[in-house]
Amino acid sequence: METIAVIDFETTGLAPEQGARATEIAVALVRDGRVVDRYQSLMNAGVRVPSFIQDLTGITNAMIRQAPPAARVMAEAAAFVGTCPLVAHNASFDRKFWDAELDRIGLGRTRGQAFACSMLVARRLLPDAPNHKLGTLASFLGLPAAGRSHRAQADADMAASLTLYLEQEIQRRFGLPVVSHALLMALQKAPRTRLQTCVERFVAVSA
DNA sequence: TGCCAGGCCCTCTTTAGGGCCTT
Repeated sequence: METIAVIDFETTGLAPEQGARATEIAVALVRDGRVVDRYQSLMNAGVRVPSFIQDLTGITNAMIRQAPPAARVMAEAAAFVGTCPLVAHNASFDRKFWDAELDRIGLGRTRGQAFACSMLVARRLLPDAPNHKLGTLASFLGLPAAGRSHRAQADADMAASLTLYLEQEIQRRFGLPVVSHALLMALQKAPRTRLQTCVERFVAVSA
């Protein structure tokens, strides 16, 4: 059975190209329809956390000063994830930080697995949701409360619950016995009006 | 102190603009 790694970063800003660094990472490993293991750590990248981000996340400069070095944390996170395919909510954001932080420790060019995006899949499967923010979708779907939002573990757990819900919805809607990470990747790029065709083609090619 | 990005996706579109989503 496939294991998927759902990850979430807290950072000092929106873009590593602009100097933003990760402050916290959490990973939830999902297998057989449930979270089977977790990794979480604050990390010290030697940068100050802007006050706006401290207000948003609750992660203070004092907390970062006491955290282990970013290099050690990212090495641990990469080892924890291994070769599992990845999922994040708005994956384009987390993918940038995953690659940039690992690149700093010489592991950035080794990522072989793909990043699926729970937000892109949710936009296709749940067009009637009020919006597609992680917290809104969790409330809209009645997913279990996961703790303080905008902290990495709570958001990774929420994204994991959302991913499991989306997989179950794909199974139900298209009559599939199992939903792979590769199918999530295919669906997140499919035109919203052609999801059925996308699934049929995926099943035919995979057979 | 204040500011910053970028891919996706819709529409009053495609020779573009702007909202969404992540911190």
